[in-house]
Amino acid sequence: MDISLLVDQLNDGQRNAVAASSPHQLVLAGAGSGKTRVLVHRIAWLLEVEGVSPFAVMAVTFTNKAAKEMKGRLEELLNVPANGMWVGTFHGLAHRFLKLHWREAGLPQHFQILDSDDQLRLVKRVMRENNVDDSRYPPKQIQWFINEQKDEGRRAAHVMPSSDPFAKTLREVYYLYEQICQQNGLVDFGEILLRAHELWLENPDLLAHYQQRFRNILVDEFQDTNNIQYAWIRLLAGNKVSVMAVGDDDQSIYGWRGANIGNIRDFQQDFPGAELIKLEQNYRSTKTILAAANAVISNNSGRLGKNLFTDGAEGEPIRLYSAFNEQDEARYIADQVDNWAKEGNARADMAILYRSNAQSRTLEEALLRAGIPYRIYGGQRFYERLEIKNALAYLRLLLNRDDDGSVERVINVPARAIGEKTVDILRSFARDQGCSLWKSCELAIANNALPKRATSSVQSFLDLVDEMSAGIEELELQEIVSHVIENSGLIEHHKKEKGEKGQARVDNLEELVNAARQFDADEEPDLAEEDGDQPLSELAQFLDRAALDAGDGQADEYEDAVQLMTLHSAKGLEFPQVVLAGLEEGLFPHKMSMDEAEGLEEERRLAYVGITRAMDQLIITHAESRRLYGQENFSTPSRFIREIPSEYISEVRLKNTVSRPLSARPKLGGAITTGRKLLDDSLPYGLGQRVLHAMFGEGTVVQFEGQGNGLRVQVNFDDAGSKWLVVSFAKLEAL
DNA sequence: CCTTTATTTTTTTTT
DNA sequence: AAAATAAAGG
Repeated sequence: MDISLLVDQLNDGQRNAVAASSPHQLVLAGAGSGKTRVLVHRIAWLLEVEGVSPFAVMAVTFTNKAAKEMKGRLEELLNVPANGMWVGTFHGLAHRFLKLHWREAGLPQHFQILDSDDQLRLVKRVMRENNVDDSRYPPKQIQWFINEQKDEGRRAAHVMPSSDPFAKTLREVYYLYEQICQQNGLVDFGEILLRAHELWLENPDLLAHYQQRFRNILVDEFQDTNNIQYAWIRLLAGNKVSVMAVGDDDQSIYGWRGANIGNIRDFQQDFPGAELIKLEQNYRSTKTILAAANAVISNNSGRLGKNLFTDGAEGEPIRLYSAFNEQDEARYIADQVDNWAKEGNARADMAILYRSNAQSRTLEEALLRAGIPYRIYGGQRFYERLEIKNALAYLRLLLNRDDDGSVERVINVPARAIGEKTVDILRSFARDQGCSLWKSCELAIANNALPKRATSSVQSFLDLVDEMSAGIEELELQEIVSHVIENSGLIEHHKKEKGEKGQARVDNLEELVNAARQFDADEEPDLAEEDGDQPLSELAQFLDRAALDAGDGQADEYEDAVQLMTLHSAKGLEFPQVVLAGLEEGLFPHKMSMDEAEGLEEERRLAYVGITRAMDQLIITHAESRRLYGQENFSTPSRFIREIPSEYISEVRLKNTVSRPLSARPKLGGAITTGRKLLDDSLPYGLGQRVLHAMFGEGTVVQFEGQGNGLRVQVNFDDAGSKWLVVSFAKLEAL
């Protein structure tokens, strides 16, 4: 390959990174500065110029999307398949190591991956079996706690013992959960990383082997690494492997998942000789868009400091539309998509981004009404759907009857008269005998431990699974899947469901057959062989991937459709035209994060990510009233709008065809003379109204929620900070 | 034991 | 408002 091809069209910073000869590199890459390009070219450089073997390079990304993109671009550049290369997500790669070295990791060869739904179920089960009150200890919170600990690399034994009964329970449940997982060979997302880390720690020879093997490690989205991920990389790198970390502190948006921006700061200390390279030229957005993004992010403190600039055009001003409610907002956005397509653009070049998945429904409805094709990423994931998980559970049972989770899941789906009571008996039987649920079914029948009716039901379940598994070795993967969804009765079961829901589920099941057909086992390098184990069956590999992959690359990828997604999943992508919807205080920045400075700054980085997705045109919308959780809420425009200098914004005038009800217009600063609903409830305060509270002193009303006796207002007190108050209790005095 | 109906809870972002 | 859960009815 011609070396000039690799570096010719790069700017100085990019070239420095691609051709770096320093021991390690920390690349601070601003949004749109050609980060992926640098990574891909760097790998090509290593292979083609430095003669590094493709198997001595490891590239880690965060999302499957990013990994896929990187593989694709590598193949394009190098003209060779990137299959066997170590390119993948942290979870994907760690899983690969665990599969290879399951013995050293202390796992059964066919360990199961739990997704968060499975994990929650298991937590609930552990709590039930140990009589932990789930009203005092919400299972979700315990799950959250466990994941938090794992992200920090702590096992239950490492959690500081505490005299606080609450903390004590958390620790105990974590411990019990750990035990169950170990006994049954279950591994959750956090465990994958934690185990992979321990794999290095406890097997120095193995670690040495890999440190020898790998010459270069590249980490994408470095600002989003959590402590366990960083520790894992550091361990693997040792003092032999060269590491290139690429990231942008302004785009760190996964703090809630344990991501630690501090890792960027520590990198230069932890990797001596690390060269700092900044990529500050943006090739993506217009001057206007970039200026807006810079203005917003400049409100954050403690940034590493970067100065993004562009040689691009000035571009159109940012359009701002104030809708009176979320319906109006959605309608406006649908119109915009329509116009965009009518101007001859591809709809796929336009994206609608929002803060929370719940917002997608209204948008979807409006697009549907307007007959505009759309594609939603995220939200309910394909492989997490109920019907799909049921089908997967049957498939798992074909391979392993002792998979208790799967037995529990489908023993009575479709309904075959095995109720909670019967399952309880089976469970206690299994516990007494120390065997799996499947075996306890057999034993219970043999010993006549069940009522007559239940016996025949359980027998028919056992027979069904046995029948389905007969002769599957002869079948292709998709034939097995289709065989199972037909014969398990799942199709019939969901067809009976009323409404469109049933049909949608049947469609999804059929889509699963499709996914199986497209599943290319060659893409998953066969790991077992290296270790002399039985190679994994195609089905086993398919099931493993279902757990790690969201499966959002499925349906209608080829239709020209607008892209809908959350801001989080938009990271790393770019679109000529971008709509940021729902920029309202309380929604974005989200209510849950806006009371603390740290949370608010992360929200702001999220806004920065959103703005910088746009190449040519950015549209921002907000609604003055929005139905959320069944209640009408009024809110003020997001502070992030105000942080954009007004010279970059042009407010869209309302079309006079849309008659907006006067009733829904609370005005900033005025006493409340608006809002019929509010008047009826005789609300004495308006947005911006100064009020006096007996305890907290003076403050300003900034937001409403609810109505009647449940009406609450958010008041920013001059001294006491921001509080939500229930109007009927708070005795606020208007000033 | 299954299905229907009433009640309660949940409302951020994801590998 | 929708989903999950609990309780009642068949």
